Amino acid sequence: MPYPAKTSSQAILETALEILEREGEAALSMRTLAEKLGIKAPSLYRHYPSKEALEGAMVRHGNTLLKSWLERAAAGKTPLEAVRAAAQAYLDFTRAHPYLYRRMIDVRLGALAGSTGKELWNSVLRLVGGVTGHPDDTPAAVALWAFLYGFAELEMAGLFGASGPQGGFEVGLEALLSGFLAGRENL
Amino acid sequence: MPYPAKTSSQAILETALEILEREGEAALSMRTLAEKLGIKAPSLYRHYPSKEALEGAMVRHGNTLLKSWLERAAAGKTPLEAVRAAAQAYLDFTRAHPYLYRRMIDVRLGALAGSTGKELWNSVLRLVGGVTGHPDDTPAAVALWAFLYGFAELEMAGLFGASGPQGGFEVGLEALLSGFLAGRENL
DNA sequence: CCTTTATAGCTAACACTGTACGCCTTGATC
DNA sequence: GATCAAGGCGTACAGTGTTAGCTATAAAGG
Repeated sequence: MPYPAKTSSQAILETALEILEREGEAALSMRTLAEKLGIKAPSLYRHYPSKEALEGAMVRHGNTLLKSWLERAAAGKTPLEAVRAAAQAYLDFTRAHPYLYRRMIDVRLGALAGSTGKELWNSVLRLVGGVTGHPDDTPAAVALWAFLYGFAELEMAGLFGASGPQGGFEVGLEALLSGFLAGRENL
Repeated sequence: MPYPAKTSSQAILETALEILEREGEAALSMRTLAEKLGIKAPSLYRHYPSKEALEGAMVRHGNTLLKSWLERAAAGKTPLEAVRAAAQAYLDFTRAHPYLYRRMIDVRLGALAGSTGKELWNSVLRLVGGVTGHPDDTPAAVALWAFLYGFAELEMAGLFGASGPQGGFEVGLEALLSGFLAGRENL
């Protein structure tokens, strides 16, 4: 490792995340990022082959972070309560990290998420499976995931306005959960 | 109206929609758009004050189009069947116009949608209200809308992969609908 | 100890982007 | 026929991601 390296892939990633979360996606350019690191923009390309690759790393970071939020929220609870807590944690995450979250769900970057996306998905599958009975209940997990995903985005888009969602989150979540339990008897 | 106008706001909007739907959002630049119209880029600013304003017009067009899809699908059906049909129409719309749809749900452009967004929302409120009984059942409409929204985006993001959603759409939709009907007796 | 080599910085530049300014041509209006 | 405004135009600016080629340095090899 020659030349006194002023930065590293890790430091670049952290600084990029910081800019994104604090000033939004429009503020994250290769030049401003480099400046904050004390280097020039082209030097970034020694660490990431493209801006898209860097964004991929940010998405991977976000995925593992969200997964940890979900699992921490669900830990030590009954299956049903675990899903409720994880759903709330999901929403909390989107509120705490709106810009990062928006990057995470960017269609363009989905392919760059690698295994972290699958791991996040497996977390959801496990949580939902605990409620429905089968461990790989894809349809139920898809339904819950879609609802959370959509609700978060509607909220961020400001669709609810000043009056708020008016309990739409609870209504939808409970409807889905009771649908998952229909026919089976868990608690 | 002086000078033989080579184009119009309407023609610009239509051409922009055409480029967007056929070549994606990356291909829609002011210069390529102008070229396709036989004019130069700065001339576009005689008709729209900014690219964002043009995108706003595209979103408004998309909103009214989607609204018409939903209402056409629901026409002449029982309330419950109307919601099912509209939900399917929503999904069909996102598949038929993926790039336009993505622009429509862009957080940044929500404020530019004007009344068309509200009208679309009122359509959904009416449809859902027909099932739940109260005409302004915001929580129920929020829940359904969130689910549709999220499902469409997950599908576009390719999350389901080759195996597809495996019935997640039907599972979620029916769970929500029976949740809406819980306590009330309609059909 | 000296030479080689790979790394991580640099400058300069390219091809884009959206957009602002000022000019000019033209058709309609008084 | 003079006036006026609309809708073109060329030029230019600041910004973007990115590439090519150069250079300084620290580590590795003989």
